Amino acid sequence: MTVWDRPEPPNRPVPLDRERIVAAAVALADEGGLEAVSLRKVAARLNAGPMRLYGYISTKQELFDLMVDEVHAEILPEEQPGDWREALRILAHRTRQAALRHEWLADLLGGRPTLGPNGLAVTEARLAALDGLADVDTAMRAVETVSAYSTGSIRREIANLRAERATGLSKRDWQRASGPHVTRMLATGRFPALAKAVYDGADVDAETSFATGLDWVLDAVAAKLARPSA
Amino acid sequence: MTVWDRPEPPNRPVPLDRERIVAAAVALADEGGLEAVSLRKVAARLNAGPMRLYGYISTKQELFDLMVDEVHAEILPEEQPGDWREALRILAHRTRQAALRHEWLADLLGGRPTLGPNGLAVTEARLAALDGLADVDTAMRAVETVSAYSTGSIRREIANLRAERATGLSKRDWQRASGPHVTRMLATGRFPALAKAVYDGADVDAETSFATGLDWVLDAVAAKLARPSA
DNA sequence: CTCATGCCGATACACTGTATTTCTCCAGTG
DNA sequence: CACTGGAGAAATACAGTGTATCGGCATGAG
Repeated sequence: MTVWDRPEPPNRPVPLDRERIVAAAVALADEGGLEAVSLRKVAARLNAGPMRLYGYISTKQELFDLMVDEVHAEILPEEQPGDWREALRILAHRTRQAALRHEWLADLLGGRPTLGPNGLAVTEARLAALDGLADVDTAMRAVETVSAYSTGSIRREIANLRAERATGLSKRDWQRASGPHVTRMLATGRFPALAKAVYDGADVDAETSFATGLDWVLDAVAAKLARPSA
Repeated sequence: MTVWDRPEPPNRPVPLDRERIVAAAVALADEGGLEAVSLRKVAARLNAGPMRLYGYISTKQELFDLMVDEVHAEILPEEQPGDWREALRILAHRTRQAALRHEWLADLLGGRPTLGPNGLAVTEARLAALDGLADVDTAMRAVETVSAYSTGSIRREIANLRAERATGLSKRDWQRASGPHVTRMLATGRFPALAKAVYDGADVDAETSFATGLDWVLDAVAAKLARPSA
């Protein structure tokens, strides 16, 4: 009996696990944004049928949750510096950098509570930075405030980045000359303060803008740490 | 020739405009969240075919943009108080209240630049509050920082609210006892600071949490206004 | 009255998330 | 070794999506 008489052995299904699934989804999102992530495409990338994924997740939202947690692993620094301020600053900047690597993160940031292991670890790191420097309530408020600023700022940065990319113009040029709508609106005179800001304001790059606002918020936290109950 | 011999006059198509379209979309979103908004359903609510909408918008994203701008009209207060701090505080709180009325706003906040007339008016109001109190760059930074905090904080609040609603539990109970996953994670001892915060922390209501963080950020702004270039 | 034009609705398409049904292979059992 | 459950993967199915295209009809101008 020759080889050709025998049928090929059946293709055993590719072994799967959440790690592989999430990696495929992240890759797709990195390439084409969140909307490029469909269960069919994720499965296809793994040589599996779409329905197989439902053994590992029970809804597409859960896949997104896993993706977010996966990226949070990149955010955690190897070691924490002793200085609370430096620790919080680094965590915020690493979050921003992660969002620049994975722009879709901006769409998900703050959208759901982050309860995955890595997400919890990041929260832990934030809280740990303030350990012993304030009562728990103050620490909680500080962490929430810094986090809120970070996600809000990152979302705006990515939103602007996409807008600029869509028009192919730099932020300044876009506002000043080529954004016909904005120009027309400013010309109405109904937005004097805004017009002044657009025309007279220096255009700072996004990173320093993020850093400056962050420093302000950290200043506020520092002030509260000095007087724990305020 | 009797009435019955004559056919009914053809139903003239319902007159449409963006206002009506946006109102229908907002109503749909208020009832069932953003995902309940489909062009077909919006059109159906207006007794029109889905394709009619493309005369007024050219993409679904644009409909979302219009919805966001519509809500920004609710955010603008009738009159601005003289105090810059009160003005910024009120704007932030009104944004939050709008998001509580229209929870879907949280999904959109910060997602795209707000270039509609009402969105620009809100930005104008924020900038105007600081007019004369700082150079344009400082004012810009201040407005951006406060806005970033607001959107980040609002998003988190709505996210938590939905999570609580999904489990039917209060935030405290959810974290403490019934969130088996969180409880188990905290029990591992890998998140000591977080565990302490969850177990020893007072649970403040969302509004005061928002207000407190906002005050901190405003404190930081106040400090920079004192010394314009810092 | 006729004709052209613009707009509206119907149809079509490619795709989505997910429920359900069908099939195929393997582990146990007699 | 033959057979039979049962598990788990695959195929199919369904209701819905955003949007491109097409066909016809009502209304304006001449």
